[in-house]
Amino acid sequence: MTAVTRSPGPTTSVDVAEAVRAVRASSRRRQLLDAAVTVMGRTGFHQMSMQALADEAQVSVGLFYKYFGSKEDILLAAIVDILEAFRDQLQPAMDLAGDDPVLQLMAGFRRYASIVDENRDAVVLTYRESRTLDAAGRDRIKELEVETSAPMRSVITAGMADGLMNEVDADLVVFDLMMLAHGWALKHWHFAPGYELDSYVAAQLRFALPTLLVPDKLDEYLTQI
Amino acid sequence: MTAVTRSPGPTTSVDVAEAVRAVRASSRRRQLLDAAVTVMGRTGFHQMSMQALADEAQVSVGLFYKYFGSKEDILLAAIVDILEAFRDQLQPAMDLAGDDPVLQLMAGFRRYASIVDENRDAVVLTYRESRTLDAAGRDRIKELEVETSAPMRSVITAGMADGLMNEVDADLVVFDLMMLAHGWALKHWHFAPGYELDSYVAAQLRFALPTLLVPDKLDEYLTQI
DNA sequence: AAGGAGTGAATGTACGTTCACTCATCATGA
DNA sequence: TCATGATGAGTGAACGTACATTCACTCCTT
Repeated sequence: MTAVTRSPGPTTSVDVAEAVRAVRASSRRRQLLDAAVTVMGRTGFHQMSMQALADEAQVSVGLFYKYFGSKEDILLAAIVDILEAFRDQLQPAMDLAGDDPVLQLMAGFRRYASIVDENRDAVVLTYRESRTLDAAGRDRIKELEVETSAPMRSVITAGMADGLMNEVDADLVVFDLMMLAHGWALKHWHFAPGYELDSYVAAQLRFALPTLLVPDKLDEYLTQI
Repeated sequence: MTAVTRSPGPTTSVDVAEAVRAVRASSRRRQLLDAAVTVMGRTGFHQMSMQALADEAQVSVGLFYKYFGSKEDILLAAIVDILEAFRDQLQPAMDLAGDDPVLQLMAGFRRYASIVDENRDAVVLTYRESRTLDAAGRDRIKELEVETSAPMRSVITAGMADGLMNEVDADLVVFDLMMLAHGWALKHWHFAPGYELDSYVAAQLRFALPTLLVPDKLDEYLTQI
């Protein structure tokens, strides 16, 4: 803001102090959330006592209540946090892939899967604990999931318009792709021995692309996986 | 057993009484399990109090402890129950489809999805509450899931050997198919407005088959969906 | 010395589990 | 045919515990 200058007046120094406080607060919040995701990944939301949570974060129980209204608030925040990561990181990653809808879709799926990989506990959490939330929280989650699906859906629509892709149900395909990416977290116990993230992504792309691409374009893209 | 005759001796009548008791017990057990799945579908395992469970089943709290060792036992029983349904019903349904591996696979997927449909609450339960169980329970579940996947995997292997299907990673494809079927329960809030079970199954088969089938056989089977 | 970050023992409550009890059923002997 | 006693299914109030939440307090930082 222009109010921040080299010779701080009284108003400005209040702003700065407040900004510093806000930064500190939000990094604390992040720390507490990370601890929560870790413990919930280990034991589940209901099994997690506030004491265990405090121990993991190396703070006191009471501090959590300065940052979150209740235990359930922590859960909602953790879930919303991961879903916002999907929503916010997908479009940029796809933009980097250029103009080709197929390459954009591949980049989107790859990025989506790598976010899953980096947040396996949190992804599993969204499946495990959604129903624990109240109706408002659940609606929030559904809304975020639909928002997240938008970039991939529109790129499929574009691909069909360009004659690169077959006529498919774009909405179904996108949700399928998201579920297959979630599978990396949900069925990690099954896939992890045989796959790395990269090879999992490649295998799923080889699974999904033949349906999507018109026959004479297929090989061209399959070789790029 | 040959001991059961028209002129019941003492031993026989004991057997009969015991058999009657066993039948009654197992139907009670089923009733209690059904009530449990209903309540857990509504509120989740942890939110479900034993009192709420007893109310739903219209019995007393104490009775549950005659049939299950603990609350967690009920959860395990409910999950194992649905997974055994998958395991036991899949192969017979596929056998009915004749010798063609592709038709067998289609029949298997269709049956799998319809079991999902009939047990949506229970399927969601397997995702939500698996981690609630102890290690032994979780291992039991993983084992059942792998067993369930066997018939579809072997039919894909057969299809590849017959030259009907492309060379694919059979294990990955089967788990994908199972996840997509689970999607009918997990993402029912999203799909139910636009799909019936039948159209969902048809759409997913149209999604999966192009990858699986060799090009010159594809149309032949797609028209049969 | 003021303000806010951080603490953790105390509180109230919700709930899983138990167990002493009731009641229905039914084989047996009179 | 009827009384009798044994068996075990079914009950639900009472118990103990675990744990989310609070709040009066301390201790830095500026």
